[in-house]
Amino acid sequence: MKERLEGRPGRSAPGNGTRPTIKAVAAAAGVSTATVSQAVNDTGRISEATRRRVLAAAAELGWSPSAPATALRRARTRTIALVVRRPTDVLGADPHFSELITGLEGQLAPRGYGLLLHLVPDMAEESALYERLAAEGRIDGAVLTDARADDPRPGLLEGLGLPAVLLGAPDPAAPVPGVGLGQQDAGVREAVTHLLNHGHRRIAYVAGPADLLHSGLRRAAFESALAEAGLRPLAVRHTDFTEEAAVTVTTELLARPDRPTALVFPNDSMAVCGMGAAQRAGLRVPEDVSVVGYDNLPLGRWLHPRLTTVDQQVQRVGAAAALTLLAGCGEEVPAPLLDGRPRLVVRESTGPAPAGRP
Amino acid sequence: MKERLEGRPGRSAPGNGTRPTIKAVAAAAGVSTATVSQAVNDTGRISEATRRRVLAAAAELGWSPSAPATALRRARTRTIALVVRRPTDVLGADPHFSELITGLEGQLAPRGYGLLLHLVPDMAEESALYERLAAEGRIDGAVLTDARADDPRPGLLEGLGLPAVLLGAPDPAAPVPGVGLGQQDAGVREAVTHLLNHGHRRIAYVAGPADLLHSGLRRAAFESALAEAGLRPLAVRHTDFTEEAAVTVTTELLARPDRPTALVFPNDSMAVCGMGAAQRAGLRVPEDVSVVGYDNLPLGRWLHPRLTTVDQQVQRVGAAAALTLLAGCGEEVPAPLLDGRPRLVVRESTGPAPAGRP
DNA sequence: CGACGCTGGTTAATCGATATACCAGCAGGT
DNA sequence: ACCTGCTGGTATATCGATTAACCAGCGTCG
Repeated sequence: MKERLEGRPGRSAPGNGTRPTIKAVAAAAGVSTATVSQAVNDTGRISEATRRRVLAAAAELGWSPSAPATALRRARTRTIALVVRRPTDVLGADPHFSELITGLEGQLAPRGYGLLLHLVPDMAEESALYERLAAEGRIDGAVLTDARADDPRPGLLEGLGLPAVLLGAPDPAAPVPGVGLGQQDAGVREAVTHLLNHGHRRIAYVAGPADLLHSGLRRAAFESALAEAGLRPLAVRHTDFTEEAAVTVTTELLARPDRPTALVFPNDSMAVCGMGAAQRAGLRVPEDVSVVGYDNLPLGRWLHPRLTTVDQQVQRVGAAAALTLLAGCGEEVPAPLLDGRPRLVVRESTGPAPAGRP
Repeated sequence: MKERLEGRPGRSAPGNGTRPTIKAVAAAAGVSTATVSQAVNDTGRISEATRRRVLAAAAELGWSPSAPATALRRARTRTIALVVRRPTDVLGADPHFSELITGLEGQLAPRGYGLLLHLVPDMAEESALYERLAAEGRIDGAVLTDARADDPRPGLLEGLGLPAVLLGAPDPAAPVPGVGLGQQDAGVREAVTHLLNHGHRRIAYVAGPADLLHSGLRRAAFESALAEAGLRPLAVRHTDFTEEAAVTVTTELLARPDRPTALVFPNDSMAVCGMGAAQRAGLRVPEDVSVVGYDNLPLGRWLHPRLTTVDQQVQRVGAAAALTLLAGCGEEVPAPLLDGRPRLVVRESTGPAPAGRP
């Protein structure tokens, strides 16, 4: 391939493969490397004129400080880990995480932080991964998702000296701060109230895995909301979050003699599949059975019938988590204000309870 | 908080905040740091006994080579970028990516590579991001998704000296290798054949954004498959991939006097919403109109009716992309064998064309 | 017996940026 | 004239690992 002259000779020299270093910038600006460093970091004592000259030279050469070199010297990588734990690799499609990542990125990217993503099959692997990432000095902190009842990660991360946030932790105190709950139950309570107001009395709850903290919290909220009305759940079924489980459980519940008039699901995918199972069993939604989801997927707005669901604003939770974590990394950030609590979005999949045995 | 003794004194010293370095390992094993390096990298000349002694010492101290230091010295970060381009931040829930990431991770993680994830609003930002990541030496390569008709990224990445793979590129040649297509049209062709065999003659195609390469490819496949049967599409509508657009377009198409008997969508979310729109218009699926999706989301299996869709095996594409990229980074990897082409999964949302005007 | 070559290491330079300690001017005070 | 203090920089050690160059010891062969 023939060598071709570049239009702008000095500028970022595309294609030569050799990136400029701080030395090149120092030479171009006629100063020492120390001065360049001070100019870009806005530290030390240096005249405004020199600073501008250095920055101009850096821009001209298309130079940015080498992340590995900076990380080595500063012991800071500007990288945050997000580890997603999924039991099987067949199940890879949780829209929840896309939203979370969006929220995280919105805060991380403008501050020069990157998000290192990993998938692991189970908690043991996840713990091992944090140990490795910490030992290799690859990350400055971690976002912990899917808080478990007795979660080993906060202790582990603290031991490793890494800041972390635990999503869905009820306790904003030690060892690592939590984000996003405390009011987590608000959405479920609202859903129950909504159903009660529509005359539902036989309400069943399809829950997530029992060892997930938010499963327990939401279940408790569900039961206590019912209890306040002097009722008890018709049934509570823990599942593994798969669509298949949703169908199995729904089919079973709807076949009972004391068939529930309303079903509450732990996410929208399962709710949609639950609706499918109900229709397949010859029941109409919401005339024969009401269905409530959780997550507020875009899809739910357009189904037939449109899905009533709880919008838990994962994106905001992600943003708050990022800010908390950045603060833990020593960054100057505004306090993570988590205003919106989960709230019910009423659409068409819920309606008056069918007339029948009281 | 009271200091508590750790059970195993030497092991990985949790909580002291200071990670061991290669020096500590060298001292513990009674050798020089050079020897430690050679032991863990399996390079240089060193006796088997010493190697084992060093590895034992490393394990004892819980030491792994510092990633930043290694990256600085080797000019290799063992990090791959995956940049997701989404027009708005409201839209963050594409299950497609979860699958892709699963496929990538399956190959990257075992080789010590990490996946650096970023979200950007548009192509300009995406390009700028690659330039920054390259300038900072943060990544070894990149996975380029959503290939566009005239895609600036392959040229850019080549200019930056970074290996890359372009997903959904028809041309496995320069400047960067592509993965996952060439047979991309197979799924759509199969879908069309399936519909033709069921007597459908008025088939409409809902496509993705026109500037996305795979939109064009699939559209071409759709049209050519019809042409081979002496037919022309009833309509082709490009959309922005949102659920809302699916509903709008579907509603419009079904209101036509020459109403289509079958609709083909570019992903499952849109297909599901399309079904919703059809039902809302008083039509039955598949009796009045057949619907075909694309992606094979788990959800589609359990809907009512179950969704006929194209399984494009994103996960395998991801694995192949990872292998291609790793090879470009100089890793020893098996050749990326991409056996499975997209294939149609026939379920309940498609059926015989309704009797009517021929 | 001495040069040779092999084995199994070690020494020291290096990657790119940062931070501490230091220094050259120069103005001002006495 | 001389010391002081300040401004605006520079020289250099350092972060932790890799690697080229080098070397000690030892068996071997001419």
